[in-house]
Amino acid sequence: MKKIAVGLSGGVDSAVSVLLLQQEGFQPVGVFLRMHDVGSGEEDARRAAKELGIPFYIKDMRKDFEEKVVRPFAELYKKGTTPNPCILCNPAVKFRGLLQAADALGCENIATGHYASVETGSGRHLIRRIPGQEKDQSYMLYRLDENCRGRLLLPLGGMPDKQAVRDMAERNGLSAADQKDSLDICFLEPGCSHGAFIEKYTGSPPRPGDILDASGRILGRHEGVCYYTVGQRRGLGVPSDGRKYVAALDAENNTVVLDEKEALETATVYLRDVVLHLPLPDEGITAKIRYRDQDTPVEVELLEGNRAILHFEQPKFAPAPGQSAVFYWENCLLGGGVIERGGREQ
RNA sequence: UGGGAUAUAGCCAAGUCGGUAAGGCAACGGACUUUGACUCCGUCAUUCCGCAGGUUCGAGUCCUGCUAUCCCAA
Repeated sequence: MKKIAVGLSGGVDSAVSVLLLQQEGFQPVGVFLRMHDVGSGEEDARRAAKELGIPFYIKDMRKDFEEKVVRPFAELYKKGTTPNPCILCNPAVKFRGLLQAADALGCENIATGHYASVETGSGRHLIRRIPGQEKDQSYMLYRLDENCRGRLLLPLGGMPDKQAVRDMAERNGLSAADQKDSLDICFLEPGCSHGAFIEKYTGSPPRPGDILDASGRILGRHEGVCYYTVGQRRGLGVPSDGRKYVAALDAENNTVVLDEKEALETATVYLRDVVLHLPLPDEGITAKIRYRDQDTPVEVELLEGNRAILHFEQPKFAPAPGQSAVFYWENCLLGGGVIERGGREQ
């Protein structure tokens, strides 16, 4: 039987992934990656491994996680951008750790409980999203390199939906069956806002400043740029005749700029740190600019230095610097990049 | 201190011939969500409509006085 290292988080998804692999004839080995000390799910993972009857290992990734995820997360936020910690974490910590564990345990392959699938065969290994699957998580995986994708199996790719996963856990007597989905940033204490965390973590005092409108008029005060994100509406405390959204975060001048919804729509998005899993086809590309976004037709203009400009057919609302845009062709993930800014044609 | 106007929830604001307080924003709560957002749903003036009286079966809505603010004249 083929040994495979499976990342066990303590939740249903990874536990059911083990079940599916067992059915496929694999011999899964559970690996819990210890990222931080906040309600980490370690005991749940241990229990799941026991229920599944598989070996269980813990790999301490706290130092890496701190350096590659938490610190950059805080620093990027202070610059007025909106980083995505999961995307920082996956290639640099989670999957890297899992691969290391696999090597140490003599496993050729690794697996996680992400909702997506990996296409093999065509020489390259491509992440695919599951047609009709609402809970598509391919977005979070776009920064995994070819080597990692080549060793990766995503057993949940065959599941129709989350309910089917829960049902399967239920039928197999897994206590993770009715566990709540994880939400929020994993290393934040419940109830702790990312802004408060960043101030505490970096030891910098709160830096309130002005909230302005597009013409520079002062509308109110903000708590500190790191509490806000482009596209945000709630929590601004600014009364007006209609809804106002954060249009820009200016860390240098310590201001938050508000505007109408329409003013935040743009068909052009500038990217940096672009990665591609495949040469881009001439047409038929779609892209999304945030995790839960409908991908829409786009033209990708690749530039020097891993940069690119996205030209969407229809405007997108509030591309947030720091978030990622990813490209698809049909259901195949082609790659993606980090949003530098949205903007009008220039 | 002559004339005019306005005073309704945190902000803006509707309230017709007097009949028992629209709406928007904000706020709060929830749903959704393996990031941050967006979105959606719910709540939000019953010692009350600047204050004090009066008329009336009944007044935010009419009358009187007071106070405050704004505008125009000085």
